[in-house]
Amino acid sequence: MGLTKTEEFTAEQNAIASIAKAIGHPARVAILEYLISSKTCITGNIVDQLPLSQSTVSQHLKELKSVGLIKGSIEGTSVCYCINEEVWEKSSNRLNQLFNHFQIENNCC
Amino acid sequence: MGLTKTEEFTAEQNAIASIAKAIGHPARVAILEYLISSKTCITGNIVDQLPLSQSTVSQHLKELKSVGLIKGSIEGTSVCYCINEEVWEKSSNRLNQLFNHFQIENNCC
DNA sequence: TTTCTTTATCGTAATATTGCAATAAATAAA
DNA sequence: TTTATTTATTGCAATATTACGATAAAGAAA
Repeated sequence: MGLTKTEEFTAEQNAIASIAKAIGHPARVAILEYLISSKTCITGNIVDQLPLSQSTVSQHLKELKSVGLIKGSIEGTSVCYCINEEVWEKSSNRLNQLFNHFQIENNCC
Repeated sequence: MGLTKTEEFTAEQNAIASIAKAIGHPARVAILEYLISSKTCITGNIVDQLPLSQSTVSQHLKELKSVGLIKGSIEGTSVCYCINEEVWEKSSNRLNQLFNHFQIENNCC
């Protein structure tokens, strides 16, 4: 075991979960906040900002990229990562839909 | 290792991450959706809705409860779980703050 | 070419998560 | 009291995640 039963849930449920999971680590939250607030996006700068080793940061970047929240473009020897606008907005909408669906009047207890 | 360096990040970053982490599993998304849409909230009904064993569902409920997204009240032999309004709204705001902070104009690439 | 800089990947270790069956605990019903 | 019913907990196995050092890969600079 230790294996999520993905097939048993809807595509939408899995999509929401995978976005949330990607955001579910403080280092990745910090990376996203950094990319949002800074004009530059060179990996080296991100590594300098975080209390983690270069290889660990690279791994976190890979995870954020794999769910599409960020995208990277090669610039010479370095790589520039930034927010992937389309996925960012879609993710925001998906989470909002979950959160906004709740109505206090309908809460059962 | 395998241990997140929590102390190295801000309280806000950790808070956002732990909420997201709790939502980061399709079964927990399904539980939340069920609690939002249904008028009843008895654990047994939740178990019936999910393709997982009773003990596994109980564990997922525990996780959602531990971050405060849901709360449970005992009703005889059964337990009634529902959305915790205050935490729900605060969590929504926290995630919105992250998502809304991004401005396309400022994206670096 | 050689060396430096930058990022990705590999290997490894430790911890966490997912899932289930079995069982405990606690109230309700017979 | 005895038996159901309902949920939580324990114990276990399998997989995933986190983190780091070492190293590879690839372009830039000397």
